[in-house]
Amino acid sequence: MISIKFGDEKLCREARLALRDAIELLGGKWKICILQHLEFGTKRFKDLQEKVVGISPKVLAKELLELEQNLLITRTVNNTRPVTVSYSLTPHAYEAQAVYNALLKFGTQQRARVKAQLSHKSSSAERNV
Amino acid sequence: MISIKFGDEKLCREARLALRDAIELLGGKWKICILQHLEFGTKRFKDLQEKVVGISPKVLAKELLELEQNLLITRTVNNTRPVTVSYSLTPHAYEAQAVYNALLKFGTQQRARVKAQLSHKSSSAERNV
DNA sequence: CTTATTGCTTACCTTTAGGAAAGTAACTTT
DNA sequence: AAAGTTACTTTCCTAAAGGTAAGCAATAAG
Repeated sequence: MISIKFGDEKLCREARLALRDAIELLGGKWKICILQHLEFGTKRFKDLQEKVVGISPKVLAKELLELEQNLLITRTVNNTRPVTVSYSLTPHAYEAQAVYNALLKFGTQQRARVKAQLSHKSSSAERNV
Repeated sequence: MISIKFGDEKLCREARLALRDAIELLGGKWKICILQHLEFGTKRFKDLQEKVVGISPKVLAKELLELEQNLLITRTVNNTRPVTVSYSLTPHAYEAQAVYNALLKFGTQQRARVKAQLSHKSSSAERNV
């Protein structure tokens, strides 16, 4: 088990701040999802609105702005008949890839576990009828 | 760059659900922080309240309950004069370790980047005076 | 002139997260 | 009997996240 040590049980200040920053930036319902979709290549606003199922234009615009301000994506206005805007990942965004992978792995294990627990519970509930 | 493939740009349903579950369970202001503190060993409610700076007993109780229900921690009532309650990680919790590490790494890089950007901006702002 | 498309913005509202402060239950110490 | 400790719970409140619906600007096609 590899574990990062911070002296005597004390998370140093920088580490705590870094952790909070990361959670704030990538947390919430949509961020990781948006980044993941952009990983397949540049996407227009409309594309994202369709791919990221359930997101509203308002929220999408907000999330994209935050990601742009944090240098994870680039916004480009294209010279097309109805204006289109493209969003693509910056190299920095690929650093978030590890977070995505870890979350996906953890989430998958977690789902399997909870599913197993539920089926166990329902079978013991049957016995209680 | 290792990237998990989901066929033709389509996140399969299970993967999307797993991702959401993980974000819901580990997201928010306190969860990762609490797990990290428990990694140094069993802690009582009071200990956690002191170590996790700024958390209120109400929120701590809520977070601990959620973690327990998701099988990441164990709650034990001790036979002490004023009752004490111990919380410790289950083996499953160690699977969240990778998420923590990835977040910490990402957050650290992110902070460095944003810091650099700010100092650049302020120097160009000086030129605009 | 009307309608469509793209990329938003605005206004309004509901839900959720989380903070502050006080209280409670069980037990011990003084 | 009063006060302290631990582990909460309860109530009240605010701020932020997020949803719904509509509107708007620019342009083009019918």
